[in-house]
Amino acid sequence: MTDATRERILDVAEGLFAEHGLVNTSLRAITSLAAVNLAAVNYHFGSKDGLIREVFARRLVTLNRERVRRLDALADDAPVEDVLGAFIAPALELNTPADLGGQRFIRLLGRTYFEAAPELRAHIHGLYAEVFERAKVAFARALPELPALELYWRLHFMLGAVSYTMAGTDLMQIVAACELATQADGTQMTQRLIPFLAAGLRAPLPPGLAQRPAAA
Amino acid sequence: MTDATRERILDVAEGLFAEHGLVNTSLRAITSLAAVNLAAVNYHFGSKDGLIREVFARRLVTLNRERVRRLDALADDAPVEDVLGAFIAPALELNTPADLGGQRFIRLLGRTYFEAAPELRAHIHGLYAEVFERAKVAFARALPELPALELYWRLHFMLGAVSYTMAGTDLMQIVAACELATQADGTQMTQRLIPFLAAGLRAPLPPGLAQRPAAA
DNA sequence: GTAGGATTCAAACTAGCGTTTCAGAGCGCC
DNA sequence: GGCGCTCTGAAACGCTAGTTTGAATCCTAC
Repeated sequence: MTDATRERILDVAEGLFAEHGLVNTSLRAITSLAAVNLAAVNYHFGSKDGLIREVFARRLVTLNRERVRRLDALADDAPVEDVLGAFIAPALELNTPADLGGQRFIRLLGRTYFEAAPELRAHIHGLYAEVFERAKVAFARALPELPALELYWRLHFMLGAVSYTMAGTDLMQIVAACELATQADGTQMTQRLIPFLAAGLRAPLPPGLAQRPAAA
Repeated sequence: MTDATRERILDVAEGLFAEHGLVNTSLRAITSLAAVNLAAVNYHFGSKDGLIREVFARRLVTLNRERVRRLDALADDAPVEDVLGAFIAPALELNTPADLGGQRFIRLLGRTYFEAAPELRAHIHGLYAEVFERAKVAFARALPELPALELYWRLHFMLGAVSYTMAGTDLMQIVAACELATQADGTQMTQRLIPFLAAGLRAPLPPGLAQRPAAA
């Protein structure tokens, strides 16, 4: 048997973490909602940090494996749109009404980019290292005319837009008088993000800055 | 006398909040670093929440007044770049080596977009309402061909990129093998952000989505 | 059927948090 | 000088957090 208690704790924790944040979610809230004993967390995961790491690892490993697969499948002359798709789509497509768990996890992932404790950050970084390495190469190949420094910053901006979208933090609700925010699902979001980001990545170089030439 | 204790608490709190987040910063850490008594916070600000609100209000009021000023000064046919400049520059330009306080505040501001407790969120929203109202109008005027729904999402993406940049969360440090991240100052950041975001906002419409026509 | 490891349980422990209390120090003013 | 007010100080309160404990229970293997 696959230890129902473990799974129930992970599911509930994922949801509460996504909704209230990591530090604002107590083990007592998790265990009482999961209808398990308080001590079960420390028994199965060692500590709260252990639980958090497991919540991330459980989904992130398969998610990033899929990203690497799609990045590796790209043609040598793939346009930026395709590189963006390989990087973004696997994450956002978890956000479907069908998969409530995946939906919550995406929110959690977006939030954690920012909330992040120093050591948890390191753990997640480890899970991301391979994906980023491949993505960096793919973007550089798709944007050969862009100086390295400029590429660095533009990928930075891209990550911001993606993370923010995943976090679902609707600061925008003030802006939108109407109720436009019908929480579009992941594939719609991807279809909107890619043209926006591709255009940004391909934008003309900023005029004012002295461009350091790419390493000879 | 301008109450040195109050100011010292605000300065130290701003720095610690920016570095460790709101919930992970205790009043004891603040007061001991500021070399004031623990009770001083509750005396001067009523509560920790009161302190947090004051930390934000102190800088945000003047910052957003400046944004409104610049937005109002725009010509009717101002290009997106200028609208972006009016919205982004006042914030990022606080991030100069000269003003350490402003620099920390910008990081704090970026983080808080995400960390945000429900009620604090409301307070900050209140401080932002006017700026967003003006910005929304200005962007709509600069991008007349964009459907309302599409504009909504693109402004959402824009906010993500800006917030992430302000937060200084360098998930990217994995990507950049070299030490490119020489923490460019605010004006450089603005010069890089504007071409990227302007191109994104002006991007062709996503093909797959059935565009809801703008309200007749 | 029973021994023994794996799991659950209620309860307590320690630590840190925000907050409160109340005594007293500093100081201007009639 | 003494009243009144603002502010500071040390200590404690109540609460919640993560963690630990040791007995009770379940379940499998012989």
